[in-house]
Amino acid sequence: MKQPVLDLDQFLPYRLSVLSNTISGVLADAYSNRYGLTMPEWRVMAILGRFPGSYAAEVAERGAMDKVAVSRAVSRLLEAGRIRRRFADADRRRSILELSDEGWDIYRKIAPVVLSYEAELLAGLDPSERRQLDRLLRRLAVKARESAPPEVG
Amino acid sequence: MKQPVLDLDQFLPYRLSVLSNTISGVLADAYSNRYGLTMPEWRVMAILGRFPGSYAAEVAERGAMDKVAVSRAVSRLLEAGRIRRRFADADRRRSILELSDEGWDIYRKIAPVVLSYEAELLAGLDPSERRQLDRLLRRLAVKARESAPPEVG
DNA sequence: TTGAAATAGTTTCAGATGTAACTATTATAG
DNA sequence: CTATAATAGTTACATCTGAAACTATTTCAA
Repeated sequence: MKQPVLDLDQFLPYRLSVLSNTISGVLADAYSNRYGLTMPEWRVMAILGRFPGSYAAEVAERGAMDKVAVSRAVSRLLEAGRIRRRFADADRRRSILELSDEGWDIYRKIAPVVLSYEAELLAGLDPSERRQLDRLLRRLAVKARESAPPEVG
Repeated sequence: MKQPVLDLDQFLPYRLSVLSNTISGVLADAYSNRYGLTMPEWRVMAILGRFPGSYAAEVAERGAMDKVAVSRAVSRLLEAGRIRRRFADADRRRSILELSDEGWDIYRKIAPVVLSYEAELLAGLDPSERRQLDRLLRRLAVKARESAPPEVG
């Protein structure tokens, strides 16, 4: 049995990991330096900017975060006065979340910056390449979700 | 000034992050359940499997890891007897690293598994799509590296 | 030479993170 | 009804991680 070669530079999971870390690091600088936001905190804000009034479990779902991360991010955002919380009348366990005025100010500052960084990343790609990228990432995401964890002998 | 819409589901950095985390999670199961390896440890092993005799700084460079992560991974791998270390004659600060026999055994078990998982991810793509994916990721990686951190007002 | 600067790697400390246990509230089976 | 299970969110604990300080060694400039 010939051993197949594992070359990290060519290995898709590694390449995606490095690429994603690079991009996330650049973005994290943008919101952490200026506002002291962690990535989960900014992610919660981004979701509430798009879907105001979500409750915590929805935020977790939409942001692919686990509920503990959401809970911690929410605590800090509340302390900092960047979001507001009220409890649902119908179910007092659920907390309905929304950006405060100050939260909206920050959101409106950061959102265009991260979008323009994304635009810069995509600047070299023409429309058909962008569609192709979108399609490929979508297909990989489906595969990744449905693939069973490999078994090691 | 109309606010552009930030929709996480469509936002490239977010999509890459979720995809990469999903894939890394699946792979981490493979080597952590069976061998108690963390991702940095496995990454060090993967690099030493490909480039035996690398020293720590080279491992960090090739694996896009920082030197602290490499140092810690190396300590644990040494304790577990999975790698060997000797110090370079020419420069006694440098540690030359290589897999031990036991390390090689583990490497030869895990490498085919992660490669077959990668193959599964790519299974739906024909050769031209794979080339396109490769090309797009490469271009994004270049852009990501050279893009200055965005400034937030 | 020899002292300052650079380099390789380690340690420390403080903050981040995931898992599991926990509290409070609501839904449901009998 | 009421006891049990399920659900929303929080807390505790142990581990992980990154930045900065530190040690040891080597390089370089005077």
